[in-house]
Amino acid sequence: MAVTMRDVAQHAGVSPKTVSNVMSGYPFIRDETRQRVLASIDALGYQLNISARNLKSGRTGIIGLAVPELSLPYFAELADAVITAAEEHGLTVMIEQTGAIRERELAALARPRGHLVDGLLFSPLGLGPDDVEHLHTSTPMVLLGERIFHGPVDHVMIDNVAGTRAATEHLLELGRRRIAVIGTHPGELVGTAAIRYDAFAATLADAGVEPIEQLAMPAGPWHRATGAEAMEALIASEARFDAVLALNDTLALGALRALAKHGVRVPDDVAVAGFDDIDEAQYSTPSLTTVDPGRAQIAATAVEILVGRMNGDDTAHREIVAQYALHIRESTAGP
Amino acid sequence: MAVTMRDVAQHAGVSPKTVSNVMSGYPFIRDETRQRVLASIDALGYQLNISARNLKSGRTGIIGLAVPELSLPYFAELADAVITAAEEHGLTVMIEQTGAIRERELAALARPRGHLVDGLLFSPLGLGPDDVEHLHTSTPMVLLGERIFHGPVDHVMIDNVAGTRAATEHLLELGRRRIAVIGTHPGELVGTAAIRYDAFAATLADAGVEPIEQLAMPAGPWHRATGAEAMEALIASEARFDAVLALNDTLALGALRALAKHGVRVPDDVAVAGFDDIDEAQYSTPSLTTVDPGRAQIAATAVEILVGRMNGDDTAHREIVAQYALHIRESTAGP
DNA sequence: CTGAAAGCGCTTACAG
DNA sequence: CTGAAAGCGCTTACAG
Repeated sequence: MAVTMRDVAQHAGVSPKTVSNVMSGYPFIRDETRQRVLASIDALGYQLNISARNLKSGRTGIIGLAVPELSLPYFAELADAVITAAEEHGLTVMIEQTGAIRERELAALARPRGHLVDGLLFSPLGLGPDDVEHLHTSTPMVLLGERIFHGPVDHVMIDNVAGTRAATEHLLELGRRRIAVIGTHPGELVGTAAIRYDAFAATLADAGVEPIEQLAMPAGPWHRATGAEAMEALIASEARFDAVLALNDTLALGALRALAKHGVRVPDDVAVAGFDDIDEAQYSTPSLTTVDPGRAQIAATAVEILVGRMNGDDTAHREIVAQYALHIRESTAGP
Repeated sequence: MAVTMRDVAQHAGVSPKTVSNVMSGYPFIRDETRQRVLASIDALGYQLNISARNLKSGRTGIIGLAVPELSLPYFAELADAVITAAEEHGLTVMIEQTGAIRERELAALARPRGHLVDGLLFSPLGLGPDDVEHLHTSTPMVLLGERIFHGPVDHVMIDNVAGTRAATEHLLELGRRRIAVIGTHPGELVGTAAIRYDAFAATLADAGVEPIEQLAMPAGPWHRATGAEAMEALIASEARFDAVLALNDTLALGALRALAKHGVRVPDDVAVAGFDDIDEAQYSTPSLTTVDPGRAQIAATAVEILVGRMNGDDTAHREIVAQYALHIRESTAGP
């Protein structure tokens, strides 16, 4: 069997408790004792058994991250940022893919990995406001990014409204008035799609511009493929448009592809803007104007709040909005 | 405290052992008993404690996946595939980012997550052949993708040689003779960069074409940014070239960007091919000719072999090469 | 600063 | 098909 604390204790000539103290960084140990224990740990190749610690202490040092899918660059980059932020707190991350499916999201909430995670970062896409009751989890949880419940939970949010507004105003300033939107979810009242579309419409209204209904193109999952399909449909409809606001970058990149295929010049004929600022947006041709939602800040803040909750912080629930930034690139401004 | 097996047993009027039998799917239980237990589990909201099970049984149902970084689309898409494949075996995946740094890769091997993972899928980039000794891990392990040790381990490999050869032959068939390569790692003798470059050079040699030394462009990490920089350097060198083989897709996409910036026409002036077939390759402008390494097959096969090892399979170590496919797109063939 | 005892919630033999 | 006992490897009070 594996080396246990007992073995280390024997080897070092101390009690198991002392080894435990060394492992957990308990400060009041004579330095000589600590050195002796560390030497024994090294000599025997001892490795703490997390399950045993967890069973007794109720802690694993693991946090869960539930996202729709890692194939979506936004979530892959978010996961990277979360893992990095968690590491700084000595925490490991366990990722769960929900596919943005309501049942799977509920499952992620209901069974926190067999008591295996100390806390959960949760990026819900499939849940609706009626699911608020399910948010009363036993494990601490922080909601990420998008959909807003006004429930008893901490949120670290993208500034969807201001970010979308900035992108829309940018298109208006270029003189564009017939702006298509790609990625709407008709019928959905909450959720990113609705929030961003409403912010878009409100910005237009403020500028005295009428939104054009035929230019709102639905797209279920926000992939490149669906973005391309939506743009194909828009082009086929023969509706006139001089700009596109894609509700995220992958949609925008799919749309750019379809526009290029049909020989539509970007930004001369049609200006295109996205949302997310994934790495890819800097390298597409043309490069993509987009809203940086502050991914690194979101990850770091969320982990920090979660760690606080795990340590018993029971102050009022917080709603933090990350700082966005509009990056203007060739798809609206030209080379 | 949380509900335990004992509580469920009491509620159902059976012994804890019977509850345990139900939880683990032990078949010889009277159906009526099972129903009663399941009802109690439901009524009490019981949730098995994985740590306790692990402590006794030595199993967690978790496998580790060590990759360089999730921000690289290839690894994000691989992780997605691995998570999906693991799910089919009832396994959860814990991802570790190594940053392709040797020390971190060694750490991932040395401490298998505090006895928390039953097996490890490992995609090494930083290790060299001298590190073979470190592969003797106590937990079962399968190596993914790239660098080949002839050590005592299972491998599921990309067909780097045949894939690169196919891409190179395609460029030669187009009549290109001055083929640049982006992403070399000079001095490295093993590893993906070396394998792919050597396959490229061998293919040229077979065709009686001399490789041109000045056209081999180094790039450390295979990001879009480094691909763009390498291409900028190549253009600045004023060397003549009529094709580019990028050693992966992100490099190719960065290179495409730099070519577009300088007004070089692809594929008319320069044909470009990559490797990996990430989703993005279908949607870039121009779309990217690339080698599909068989990601889904790699993930499924690796998980399958790992599960076998976890179940005590101790037959000879296997080296499996996934089926590649060359996808010809606009970056070499035009619209 | 360090030790001896108890117990976290399961599963593994062993009976029956 | 089901039960009673032991123990996995830690940490948590409690002493000293």
